[in-house]
Amino acid sequence: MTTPLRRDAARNRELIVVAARGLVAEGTALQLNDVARRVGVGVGTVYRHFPTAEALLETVAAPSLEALAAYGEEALADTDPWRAFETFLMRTLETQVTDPSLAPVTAAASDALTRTTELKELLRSTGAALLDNARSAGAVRSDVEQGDLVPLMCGIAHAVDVRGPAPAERVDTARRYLATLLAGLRDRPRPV
Amino acid sequence: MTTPLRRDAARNRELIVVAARGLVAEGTALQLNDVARRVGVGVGTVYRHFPTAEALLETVAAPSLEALAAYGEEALADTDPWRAFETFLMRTLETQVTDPSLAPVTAAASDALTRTTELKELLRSTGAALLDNARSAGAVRSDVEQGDLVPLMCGIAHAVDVRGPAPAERVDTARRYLATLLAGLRDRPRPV
Amino acid sequence: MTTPLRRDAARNRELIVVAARGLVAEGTALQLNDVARRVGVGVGTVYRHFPTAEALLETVAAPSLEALAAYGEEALADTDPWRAFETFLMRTLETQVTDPSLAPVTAAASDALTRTTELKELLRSTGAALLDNARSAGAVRSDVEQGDLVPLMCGIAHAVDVRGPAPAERVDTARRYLATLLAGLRDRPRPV
Amino acid sequence: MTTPLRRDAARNRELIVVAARGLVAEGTALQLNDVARRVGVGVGTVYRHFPTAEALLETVAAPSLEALAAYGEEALADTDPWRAFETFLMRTLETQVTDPSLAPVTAAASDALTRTTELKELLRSTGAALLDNARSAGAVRSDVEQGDLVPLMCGIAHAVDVRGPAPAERVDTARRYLATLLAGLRDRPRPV
DNA sequence: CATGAATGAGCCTTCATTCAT
DNA sequence: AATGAATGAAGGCTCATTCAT
Repeated sequence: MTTPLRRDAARNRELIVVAARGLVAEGTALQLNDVARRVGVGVGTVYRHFPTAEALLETVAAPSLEALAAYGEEALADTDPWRAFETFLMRTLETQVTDPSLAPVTAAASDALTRTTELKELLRSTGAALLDNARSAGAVRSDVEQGDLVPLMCGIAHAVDVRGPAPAERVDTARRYLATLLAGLRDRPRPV
Repeated sequence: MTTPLRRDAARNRELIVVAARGLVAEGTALQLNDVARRVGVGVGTVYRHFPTAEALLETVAAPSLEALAAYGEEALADTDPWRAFETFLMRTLETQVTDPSLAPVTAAASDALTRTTELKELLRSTGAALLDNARSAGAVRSDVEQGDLVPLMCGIAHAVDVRGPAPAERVDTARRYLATLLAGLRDRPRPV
Repeated sequence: MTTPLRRDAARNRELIVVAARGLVAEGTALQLNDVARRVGVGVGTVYRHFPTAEALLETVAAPSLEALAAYGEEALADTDPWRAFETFLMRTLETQVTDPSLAPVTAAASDALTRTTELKELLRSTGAALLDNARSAGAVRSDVEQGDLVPLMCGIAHAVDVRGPAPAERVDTARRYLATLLAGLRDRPRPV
Repeated sequence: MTTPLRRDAARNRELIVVAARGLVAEGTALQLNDVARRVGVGVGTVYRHFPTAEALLETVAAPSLEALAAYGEEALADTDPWRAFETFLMRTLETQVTDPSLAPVTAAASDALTRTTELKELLRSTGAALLDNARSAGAVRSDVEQGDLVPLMCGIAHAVDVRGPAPAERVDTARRYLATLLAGLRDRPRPV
């Protein structure tokens, strides 16, 4: 389909992605000129590979998205619907809280790369299916819908960001928040 | 301490805040030049009243913060600790989801105005007290701490943003999300 | 209507126009950065006064257009319709061949300044009226229409450009070409 | 002299010229990268065949120039000097108004290809001869010189461009303009 | 011969902030 | 106090040309 890249071009491309990941990790907004300087290539080279900053960012985020999608497959095969649901969300959240390129890509309304759109849609529908399964098994409150999953995950990730630095505790914090939310999702008669 | 403003200066100040509120509502990042043009005054005037965009933004957000603080007082007087806690959070969230100036101010690590810092601290401690009361009354899971309240509220507000447009449903969505979280916060024996 | 400019601003504006005129005269395409450097002001200053290169170019061309418009009034008052027509075209052409900012502005399909549009329209209709008068007086071939006047003037000006450098002879050359064209416009029985 | 091209190279060359003609027809300024993409070859290939955009453009224009040159031979053989002159100019103009590669090549002061220079010179001298013949036959005003022919043709072509779109009418418009100019060129006593 | 990735100067434009008026 | 013109660094992007593969 696509012509395989020349060796050197492929190397540059990879260097660019790596540099971009570094910049994102530093909290810098992606600037193609920065990336170029960082890698030591001309701006044009960066633009050739990634026509926009969004395209680059999505490329940076891609591995995480792919990994989540793969994990989604596994989760769908799990025989315990609640556990499947729970661990999938947990995995999603851990990734989002760990890979800073994910949040903006997930929250974006439109995508630069079609693969991104595919993956986002895949994750959305996987989550939806897992939610449905859990619900059918009678374990989920009825007032959370499929469309709420992504927002809620983004919300928790954001809560972790607001909570403050301490990168070491980010995953723990995320787990606590998710645990609380999931406890709230479990369907039980409201105590009077 | 502060000399009272000349009548016209006071009026300008107020117009500036109003215009800023309008711009924030439109989703525009606050630009002091924009504000000036909108009001019909020179940029210099805006800078005189508000040395930075943050100062202006915090001024825009102030009424909401004050209102919440006032409500916090009431809540502390409530005899039902869980209800007090619940309604305080609900109020906070409704405000945050309704007044777009609030999110950035709340999430900011440092403030431009000392009054902002005071108010944020006040709200934080009010929340903390309400949480403690609810906990003492035996109604709250132990793994949520005082320092989690603000992040969680910001998180839910962000979830509502990600959820998408439809301004009309923002409050409803926020309520649903908070209800779920609160359900998870209530301390109950985990069903086996 | 428009607030009169501050003295220094007005001076800058004028300097900018002068520099632009110089650049146009040198055959350089107008670049706002160039202009700024030339004048010794920041780019922003140029952009403040002229949002686009077109706006600046039209401002450079304006005096010539205004002068032509004024001359058009005189021509309309002339009692000899053919002479009026002839001298108006001649004046137009002399200007166009002398002021290098004119050609691009005249040929442009759309304008940046409304004043430019007004002036162009004025000149067009003046030319049209003079043509009609000459025709009514029985002196003009019928196969040249109102809409042909501007193109023909641009055409002759371009012919002068193609003819080559020698700025000194530009007006003479233009006169010769126009004279020939006008000779062709005079209505006479075609010799068999 | 020149080694004949390898079959595939020759084919590439031809494809490049065709693509370039297409781009010129679309009004795009010739960009060698565009051409390459269009043809599906590397830029390097285009550069190998045509060191500059001018060289390519002149190659695109060549057939028209050759055709005009050929027609010039015919015209020189015509027994009616005025008709010869008239039809030659008409033919030139039709071509220029029809083939968009011609105008820039004709108007250029210097050429990239020696063949272009030869052809332009040939056309110039053919025109000059036809003008002289017509003049000798007593039919042409004295104030138009040999060196004016090319500029005037370019001028009329430009007038047609300024006149506006409507590709269908370009030739008609050009004919009208040339007819008027020629009428003016015919030598006759100026009516008093 | 062909390829097309890489280059990087250079143009465009915005905007936060200052300061002369 | 108010004004708003000026600043100019900074970022965005294009494109003609070269040269390693």
